[in-house]
Amino acid sequence: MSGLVEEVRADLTEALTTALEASRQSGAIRVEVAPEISVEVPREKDNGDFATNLAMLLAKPARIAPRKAAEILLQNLNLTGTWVERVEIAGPGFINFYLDPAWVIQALPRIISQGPDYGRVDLGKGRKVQVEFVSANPTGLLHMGNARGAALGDSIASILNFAGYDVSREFYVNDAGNQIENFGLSLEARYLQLLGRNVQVPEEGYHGEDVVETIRGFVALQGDKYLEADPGERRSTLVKYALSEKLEAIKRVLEEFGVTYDVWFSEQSLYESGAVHDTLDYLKEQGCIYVHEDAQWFKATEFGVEKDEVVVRSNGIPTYFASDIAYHRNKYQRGFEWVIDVWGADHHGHVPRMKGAVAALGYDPSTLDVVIMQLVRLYKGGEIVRMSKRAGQFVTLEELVEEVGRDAARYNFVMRSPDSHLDFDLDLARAETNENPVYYIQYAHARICSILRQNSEQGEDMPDPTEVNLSLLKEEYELALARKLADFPGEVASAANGLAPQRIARYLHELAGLLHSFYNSHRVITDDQELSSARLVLVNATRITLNNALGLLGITTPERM
RNA sequence: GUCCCAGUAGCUCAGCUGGAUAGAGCAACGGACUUCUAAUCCGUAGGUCGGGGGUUCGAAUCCCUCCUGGGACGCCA
Repeated sequence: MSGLVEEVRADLTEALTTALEASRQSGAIRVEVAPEISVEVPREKDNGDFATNLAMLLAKPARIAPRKAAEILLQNLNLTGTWVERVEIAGPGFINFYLDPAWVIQALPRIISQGPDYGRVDLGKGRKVQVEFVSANPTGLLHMGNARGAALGDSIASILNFAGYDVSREFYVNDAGNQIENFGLSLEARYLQLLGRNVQVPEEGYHGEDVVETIRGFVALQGDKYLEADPGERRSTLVKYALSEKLEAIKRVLEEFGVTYDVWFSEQSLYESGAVHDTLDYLKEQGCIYVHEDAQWFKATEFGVEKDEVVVRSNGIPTYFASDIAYHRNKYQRGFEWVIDVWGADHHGHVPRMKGAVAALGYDPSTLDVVIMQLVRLYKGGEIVRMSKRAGQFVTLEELVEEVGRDAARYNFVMRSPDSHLDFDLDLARAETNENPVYYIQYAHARICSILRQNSEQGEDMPDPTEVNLSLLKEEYELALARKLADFPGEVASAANGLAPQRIARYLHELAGLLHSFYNSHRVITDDQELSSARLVLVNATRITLNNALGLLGITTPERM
């Protein structure tokens, strides 16, 4: 499946290829190798609907002036059967193609017939991709950074799915290691406190109020049963209880945020299955591990990384890196051809060594993509809200959804490139005003629904696009809107290639803008039956496209506002 | 000190992997509701793309260098 724009591009590329071939045959253009032909959409409408820089690329190797090369190409260019009305040589040597304005109208019947599938492209060809995101410690609540990761990861996964990949969403549960030990000590302290003992939560422990809540729940169930128990057993019981409770809470909140996972993968299971051990053995066999000061080190420097990294501490306990290597090995063993991790900027130092480890395991490190998102700065009342996990003082994802709503929150996270340091203004996100772009987009959808409602209330059916005279759509706004609709499949492809959901957000904003402009200058339902039918097809195609694009970002499409 | 990210309109940011005259939104100013939703539209104004070099037909985009802000540099995760 591909879009109208891509088809025209392909037709023009083919015609240019033939023309270049003919020009070389006749000796008018002498080049060793034909340059790659690219047909672009010019930014300025005055420069045509499509354009190519081919003549400029030929100029140097063929030793002729670019405009001369363009002339020769044009003499050999056969454009019969295309929508091209005229061709011009412009500027330093661009060849500009001007199409019959009606060409974009062809997109409309396709959109209506493809419906929820409009915009799908087959970039992925069914290849298996895994997107791992959020993967927060299951020891607490989700915060703003996790929220950004959730919105980003989920949208990337949806976009890749729409682009023809077989996508799996995964949450890596860090239920092993140091922080779990630490968590156990904090839980134990709170447990004992609640039962009247005078103990302190460790300095480096978890001081959040949510931990106290968890223990209250535990005490309600188990009472003082573990007061005199063996501390080791007591902690492991508390940890087990708390982890499952926390994990359920995380699951629930993410679902409210519109995010569901295919797989919840336990770090602990990598230890239990022996995968960590096996992976370290494998790396030893490959000669990638050495011992230094009683610790085992991974030779990351052999893979172009600045320094080596400890995988097993001198006390014999593997590091997080060790289980992470085992985890990534497991991903590849499960048959994923492309592995995508969404991490916070505080983990970016981990990227090169993880790629090094993937290479050491015998996989191509370029099949691992790590999307690094910069941290979120939260504003409220014009001031920065300092978030401190230790003190248990931060805005949770749950509060965010409650306060600003899922749609506004998700849009705000996804409208910016992951690279940008995001300033999240709580008041702005919550504001139901024109300062908030989500509503601008949703409003476009609601407006169309209102028109369609009106139409059916008048007892009229939705016109069949194949029986409507779409050539009545001649107004500038009508054609601009249809042109934008035709762009959608290409936008999906770009967003997928660049792992860039912000492209979809931007596209939506532009599309909504064109709908609003059209709406304000033309009526859809008029006395002119034929024209009304054509415009109904246009707005219905817009509704479908808005719906599909918003779906990729996990944003709802209200029919009334 | 080393590495990563950012620096574009008053503010928040796009800029499709090198294209033609650098774009949106907000804020400012001036207009448009007896008509399918004014959460909207139309118009005006706003720029040495952080500075300086380089690469070429052509640079906001690629390279070098400097400046500013954020982050990472642990036998933490």
